[in-house]
Amino acid sequence: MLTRGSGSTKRLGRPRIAEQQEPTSTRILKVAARFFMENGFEGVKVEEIAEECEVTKAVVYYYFNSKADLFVESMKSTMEMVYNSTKKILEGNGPFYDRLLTVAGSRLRLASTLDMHAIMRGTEKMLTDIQREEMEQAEFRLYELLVDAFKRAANDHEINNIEPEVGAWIYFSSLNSTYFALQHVHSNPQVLAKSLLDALFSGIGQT
Amino acid sequence: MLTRGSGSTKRLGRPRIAEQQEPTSTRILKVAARFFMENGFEGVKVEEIAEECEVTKAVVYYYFNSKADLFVESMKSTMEMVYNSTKKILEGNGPFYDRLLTVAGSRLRLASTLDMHAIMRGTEKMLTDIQREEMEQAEFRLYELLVDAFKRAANDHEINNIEPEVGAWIYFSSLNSTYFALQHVHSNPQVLAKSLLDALFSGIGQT
Amino acid sequence: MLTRGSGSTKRLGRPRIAEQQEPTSTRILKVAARFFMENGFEGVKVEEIAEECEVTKAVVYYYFNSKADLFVESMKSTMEMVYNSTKKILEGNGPFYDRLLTVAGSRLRLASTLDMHAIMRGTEKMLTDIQREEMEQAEFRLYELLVDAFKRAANDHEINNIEPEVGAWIYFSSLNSTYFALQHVHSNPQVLAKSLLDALFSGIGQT
Amino acid sequence: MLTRGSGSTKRLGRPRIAEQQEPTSTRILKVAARFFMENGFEGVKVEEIAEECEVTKAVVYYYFNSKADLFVESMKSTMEMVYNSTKKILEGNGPFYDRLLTVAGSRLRLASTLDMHAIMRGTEKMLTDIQREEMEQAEFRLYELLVDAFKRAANDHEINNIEPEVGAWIYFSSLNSTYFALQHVHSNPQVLAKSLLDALFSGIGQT
DNA sequence: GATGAATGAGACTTCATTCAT
DNA sequence: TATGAATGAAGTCTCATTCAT
Repeated sequence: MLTRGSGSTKRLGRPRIAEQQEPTSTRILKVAARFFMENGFEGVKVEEIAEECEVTKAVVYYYFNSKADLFVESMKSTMEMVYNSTKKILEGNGPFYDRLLTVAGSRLRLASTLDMHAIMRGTEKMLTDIQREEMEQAEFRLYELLVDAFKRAANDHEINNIEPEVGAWIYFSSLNSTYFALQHVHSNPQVLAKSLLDALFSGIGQT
Repeated sequence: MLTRGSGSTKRLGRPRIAEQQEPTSTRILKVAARFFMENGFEGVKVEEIAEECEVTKAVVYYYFNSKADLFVESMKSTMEMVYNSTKKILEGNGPFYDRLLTVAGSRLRLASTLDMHAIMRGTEKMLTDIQREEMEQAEFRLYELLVDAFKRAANDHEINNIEPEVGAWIYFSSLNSTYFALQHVHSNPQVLAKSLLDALFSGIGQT
Repeated sequence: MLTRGSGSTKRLGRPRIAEQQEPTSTRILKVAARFFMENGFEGVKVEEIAEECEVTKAVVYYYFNSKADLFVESMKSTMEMVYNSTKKILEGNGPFYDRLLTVAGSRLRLASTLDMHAIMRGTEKMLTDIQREEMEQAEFRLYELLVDAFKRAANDHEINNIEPEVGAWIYFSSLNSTYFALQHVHSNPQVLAKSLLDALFSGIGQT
Repeated sequence: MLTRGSGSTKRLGRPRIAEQQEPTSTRILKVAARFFMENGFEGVKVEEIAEECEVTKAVVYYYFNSKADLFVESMKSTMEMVYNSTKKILEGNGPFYDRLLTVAGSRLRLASTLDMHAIMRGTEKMLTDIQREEMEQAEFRLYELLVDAFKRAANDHEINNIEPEVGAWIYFSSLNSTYFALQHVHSNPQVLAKSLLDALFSGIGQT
């Protein structure tokens, strides 16, 4: 086996092929998340995931008990990542407007929805109640993060005293229709994010 | 109540007409639309649709060439209906706010998404390019209706000069996440619709 | 109803539409025979036959009890016709060569096989033993007609004393591969028939 | 004897290898060819082939994309084999008569037709144009082999100067009506083959 | 005579899942 | 770890057949 340098110190620059390979299970998880977000649970075949990872189906089952498991794990870990990065941004400094803009920008770059209800279409019979609950919970936590941020912003008089749940919902659902907006509103994510924020902040009513 | 097959000896052929009011094909179309909107293409079995219509699978195929066809037809006719009713409301008199409120109210009462991109998840291989195009077109026409309404409202100084495409998008996508909002924001459609409109008109920014 | 001239005397020239229509059952029989000969039992749908006759499937079942019945009837009547016309020709005067040539010419113009074994492929479970027997019998009678003619010709010293069964078989099977021969040997039926007869009579061996 | 599932608890997955000699895919190919030649495309169910191979339907689809594919593959490989063995015999030494006799003998022992046009009855809608073309081509190549042999034999003065295409056709079509001839002419393949050759060489005409 | 609407059995095909190696 | 070969359940679709009108 080709090991060079036995320590944990990573070389700078592009890693060699051997080193850059993440563990198979991680690769599967990432590919699965991407596929599931794009095509929903029923729209993805285990074989497709395996192929994209350049392994066989059986390998997927070596690491995950079932397609449902893989689905739940992959979506949970994705939501976790998004949750963490969103949280970090929202807790940062700077005007609320800017922070929402940053969040929007990074979400729009994903170019695939995180709408759990859409992703989970048709999983009623495949997932246990607990699994479904967990996934909806993951989505809800993300939403709550926004609600909290809106509340704090209102407290700090950064935004007016609109219902924070409603503000968060509108913002949240807009970010979930990324695909449509990039196609029909503005194809540039940055421009789109800015337009969204401006409209959201100024409102559409005559003053 | 209409119970079928009281024994195991169901005769073939056309049953006595009974009190059937609606043509079977219409019934199938409606049931299919409801199911597809709730569970997506892959999440619905033809047999389920047939069962709900109290006919056999073969009847569905008597009226529609394939599941894909039924899918397209049912969604197109649903979009058509929504389009017409939305158009009627938007072209009515009264303040723009009120008209948007009415549209929102009726859409929220549907309690299922019209988000084509979400509904069509995983249909890439089942639908022809033309079919996909048609369905996306149907969604786009609905969106354009809103954009036009926003433009006219701006012309009439009913709303400020925000980008109409952006305003329509935000409004549009909020209406498509009905399910989430009714569960987590306000369970009453009327209240929810009003909250949405208020937030949209006043904006969240400090004035 | 449009009846003109009540007797049975038929007018000369092209009959009027109404008059020229043969009874529906006859039309069905003819179309069925043509389709079955071209595509075999399983390769033909009752619906196709009905369509070609410009009636509905149910009409076919009004006249015939089942697809198998229609198959048997149509093939039997076709074989009957071919049998009769072949018999007439073979019993005529003139040299044996000429009579075989005439038979060959008329068969080649059919441009579809009468090979019962081929046509009946896959009917084991659909036809009763009696039905199958009848059909094979029909083919065999046609073959016997040839054998008899060969025997008589040998008696009359019109042909040499080859085994008549073998001569009939070769002639018979050549006529059944019409399709192939017209495509690859000679596209003109008359020429093809003559070539066949010449080869058959002279033989290929050096004398 | 290899009995499967002694109870109702058949385990999933790959069974212990046992004494399987031939690869499963080869076995399927052979069985399929036999069945298709005997019953035509529509007359054979995938399940039957699987059963005869003592595997499940799914295994057949593991090796072949569709029934049509299996059909084409199996027939092509059969034609290939027949082509090769025929070619070998025809290119051998000895009198032309003897070589044709050997070919006839081996073909008659197959006891099932190779008449592509007959086998392909009713496959118009199931096969692509290319697939149909390939199969007809396979038949044509076999025919050409005969034509060439007839031509060479004529050159070598082994046969008279009859049209080689016609001679090949007659010989070819006789070999394709094996089933009929064994039943009605001579039940012994060797005898039948000899009769065919004799009639073919001497011709039926008076000299 | 003729038809439209319906049925049921069965065919083809897909796919998650398993297991010997 | 990894895989190729296999399974069974289920889903889509077809088609001969029936029957009230």
